[in-house]
Amino acid sequence: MATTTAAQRRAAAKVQFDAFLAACPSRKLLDRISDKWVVLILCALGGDGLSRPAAGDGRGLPALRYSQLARTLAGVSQKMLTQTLRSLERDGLVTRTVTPTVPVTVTYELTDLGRSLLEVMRGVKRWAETNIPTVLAHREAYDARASRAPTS
Amino acid sequence: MATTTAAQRRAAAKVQFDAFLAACPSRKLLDRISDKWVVLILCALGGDGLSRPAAGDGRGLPALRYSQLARTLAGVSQKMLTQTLRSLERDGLVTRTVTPTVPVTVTYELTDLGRSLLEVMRGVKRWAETNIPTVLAHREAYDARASRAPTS
DNA sequence: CAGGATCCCGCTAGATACTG
DNA sequence: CAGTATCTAGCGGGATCCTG
Repeated sequence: MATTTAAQRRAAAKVQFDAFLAACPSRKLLDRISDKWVVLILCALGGDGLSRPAAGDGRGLPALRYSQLARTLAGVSQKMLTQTLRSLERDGLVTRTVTPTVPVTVTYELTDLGRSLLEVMRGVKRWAETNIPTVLAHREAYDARASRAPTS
Repeated sequence: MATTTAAQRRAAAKVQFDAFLAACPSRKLLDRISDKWVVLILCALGGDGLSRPAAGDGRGLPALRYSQLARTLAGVSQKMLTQTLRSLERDGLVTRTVTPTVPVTVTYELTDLGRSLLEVMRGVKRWAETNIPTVLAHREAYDARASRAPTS
């Protein structure tokens, strides 16, 4: 079942959204997804933070529990984790599944849409991880230049 | 001359940086580049916002002036534009060139490092622009479900 | 033209405490 | 376990004024 209307599909096909425009909805969406926690949650649900290589076949990505996510994203507060997960769920990027066990079990999983964004976000995370040394070197050079500023 | 130390190159080669760790420098870098304005500035310097197709050959990307960037990124404040550009310059992603004309001319250009990030960021921007209709539809559905919440 | 410097508001991240 | 609720400090970010 398609969850998009005809009008929406037409719009998408015509690429009529432009994030350069302040009023365009895509600008807001860009702002939402341009977030540290979004990147990390998506990557975690993509299986990037798992030590066990199980289910690493693209299909059937891991359904992670809240606590697993909290452990993977070191230093995240419950508030930010919950808040970001809700936002992702609302936007249709992840699904939230509640299993009424004795202590309730909640798992999160990427949707198809979420998986499409994951591809991009993985690139962002990897870029940061591979280029941080270069960036650090540039900063040192920049700051060194700034420190010997002409007093005259 | 190489601007990276031997230790840094070793580290990069071993992929020992992990943004999942709170203390890892790459986490901070991820936070920096996960920014609306960073994405838009990079895309603008990548030539995405230009009407004239000139210099769209990958090589020789446009050197945009401050005012051109301000016009392209509709709604950006001078503060955020200047601040983000400084940050990008410090990180070695863009170069800032001052030409001492009558009214001074300042142009910004992507470095090789900046161009490598551009590839990723273009994906982020395009994802937002192409998937905003779907996301909007999901939100509507989500909010509709939330509005008929059980009062009992 | 391309910013630098300030003021200041708003919101948001984080810490803490409580709960089904 | 997986949240919700509340409070607050901090700063992100816009508006405004000024300058080489």
